[in-house]
Amino acid sequence: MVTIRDIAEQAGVSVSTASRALNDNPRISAVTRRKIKSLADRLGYVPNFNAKSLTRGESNVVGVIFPPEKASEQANPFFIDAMRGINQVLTERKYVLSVAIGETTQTILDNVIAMVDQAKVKRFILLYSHENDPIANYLRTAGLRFVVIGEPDAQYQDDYVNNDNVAAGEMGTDYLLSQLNVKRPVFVGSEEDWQYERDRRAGFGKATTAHQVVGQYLPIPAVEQPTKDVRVWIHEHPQIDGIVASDDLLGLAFFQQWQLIYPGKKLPIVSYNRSFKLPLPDLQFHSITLFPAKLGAAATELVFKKADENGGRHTVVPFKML
Amino acid sequence: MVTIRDIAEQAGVSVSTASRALNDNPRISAVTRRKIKSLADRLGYVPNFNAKSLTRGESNVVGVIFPPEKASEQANPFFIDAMRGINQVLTERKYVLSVAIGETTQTILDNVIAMVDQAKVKRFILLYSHENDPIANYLRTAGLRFVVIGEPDAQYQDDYVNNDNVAAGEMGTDYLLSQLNVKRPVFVGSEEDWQYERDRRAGFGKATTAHQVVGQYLPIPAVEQPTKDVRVWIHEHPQIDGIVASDDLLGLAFFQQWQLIYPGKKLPIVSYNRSFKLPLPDLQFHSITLFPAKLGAAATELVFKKADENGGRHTVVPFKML
DNA sequence: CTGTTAGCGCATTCAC
DNA sequence: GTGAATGCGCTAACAG
Repeated sequence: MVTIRDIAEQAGVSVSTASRALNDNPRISAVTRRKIKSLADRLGYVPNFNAKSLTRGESNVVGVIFPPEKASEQANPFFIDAMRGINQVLTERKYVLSVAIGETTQTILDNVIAMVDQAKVKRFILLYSHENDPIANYLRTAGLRFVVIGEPDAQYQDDYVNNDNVAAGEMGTDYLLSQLNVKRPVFVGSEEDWQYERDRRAGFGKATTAHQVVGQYLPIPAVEQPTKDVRVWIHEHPQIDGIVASDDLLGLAFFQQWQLIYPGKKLPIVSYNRSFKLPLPDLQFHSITLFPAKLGAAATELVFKKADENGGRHTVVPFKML
Repeated sequence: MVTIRDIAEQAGVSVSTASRALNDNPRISAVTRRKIKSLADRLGYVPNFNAKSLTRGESNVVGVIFPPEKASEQANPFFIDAMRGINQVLTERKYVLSVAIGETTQTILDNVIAMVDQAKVKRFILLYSHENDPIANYLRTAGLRFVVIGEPDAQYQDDYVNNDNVAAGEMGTDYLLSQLNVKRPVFVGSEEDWQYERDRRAGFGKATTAHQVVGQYLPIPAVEQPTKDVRVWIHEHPQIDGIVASDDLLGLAFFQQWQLIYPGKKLPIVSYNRSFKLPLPDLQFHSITLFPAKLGAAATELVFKKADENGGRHTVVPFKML
């Protein structure tokens, strides 16, 4: 293994000079810097992260925090794609991605604390946000740098990245109304009514108003086992001729029920996927992708920016109809 | 921050004694060990991983390697659940989970090499296996400890964990035939024909033979856009009265097509999910879970066992019909 | 069973 | 602009 010492000797300079040169310290002349750097990669030098972290008191690691869950509730590749985007940026910066994941908030919190105390991790990306989340609270009070992906807790000024979900809702609905000639749309959401759903629904409202049509709203209780209520609702609303679903799975769940009641009837659907492929019936589905990988990449860029006095910095990632 | 030095001083012993006691070195008397340990956590001592890794030449990290993919092709929470299982074991052992993920094999390989060279990671879990995978090759030749989740490359003796897919295939099929009174089953697989699919299909074959019924086999090209072929096949096989699908998504894809051709007709389905929930129509779906979290946990246990001379050690994780 | 000593590889004071 | 010296926190010879 070639150390900084080796390259110092071969270059005929001291270790400290080598160190400075490799770290782009301005006190080193451009000439020697170049010389040392080229020598370094000629020798195949790679810095030892552990030594570096030990002296710097901070490791080359960004912690990625998953939401607490016993098992995956949804078939949701959002996180994987986000990790891909995150890691792409991290690799450029010679950083490594570590994850904190577990069944309960407490488990994850312990995990995060271990990263901070033992591994000296100072930067985190939160893949979710809950109101009054103990983990976010910990990060805040510990003065650690972190970025939220999604809608952040409104009572704090955390940095975050997300999509403009109002615009996405409006755009999808508009497509349905103006291109697919829908007159009686329904917005299908989950019963959780997450912030992003509310936003998309707000966009839905704007579009329906603009087109002067009446929009319905239906929250679906459990995706995997829609209740009778949904069927009753469908029976009572035979005039529905298009769906905007806050999520692909919800759209599919609704459509399954609809199909049973009105077999063969067409029903165009716009939904917001998190970029995955499902075996969807024919071409009735129109998905809007929110580019999870881009969200991840943007969050990572942001987490490397120094914390701002005011906080609450925000990157908006575009969406696109597929 | 309290260091090992602090606890050594307060305990009135040398630093090395403290270090040994904390690391359960047998050369330390039980008395002083206990004394030092209790003092340590009374003072809230946490070891500095970076210092530890620097001296040991190995870091407290297990690298988890994802398959190369541009974007998630499937709505597959398998990986997330596996990570949960992995991290649970890692946390107990005071280890941290780092991931290597990217679009191409080369990117990921670079990622892995960086982990090895810069961060001194020595243990890995491969979340997939391809024949002649450059990453597995690298790990092998570099003499690193790794465990494969799934069916390993047959030409090597790598350690691995997986399910008994033949038994799972047989059990699911048997359920269909004996409990649901199916007489003309079809096995639906992907066109890739992965090893785990072949195994489940072999189990399907065993069960159909045992029940003296004729089993069909249909590979489906692309889940998200089944071709005409599938419809033609369905038209030509009206007698089919039950499905075993190698995967939930495939089952759903087939069923969507079937439904269009024979609306209202019942068609019981047994499929192997990787434990996620989809909006499935009614109760016709019978899922067999393969416990991805258990696979992850078992792989992690195995990766901490010293490499065996012969290699090829193997943990079998049970499955269960939900 | 325990203490002394010497690094691990690197960054960073402080000198020059 | 560069070098010498010191130490980050911990483990591991080598002694006793």
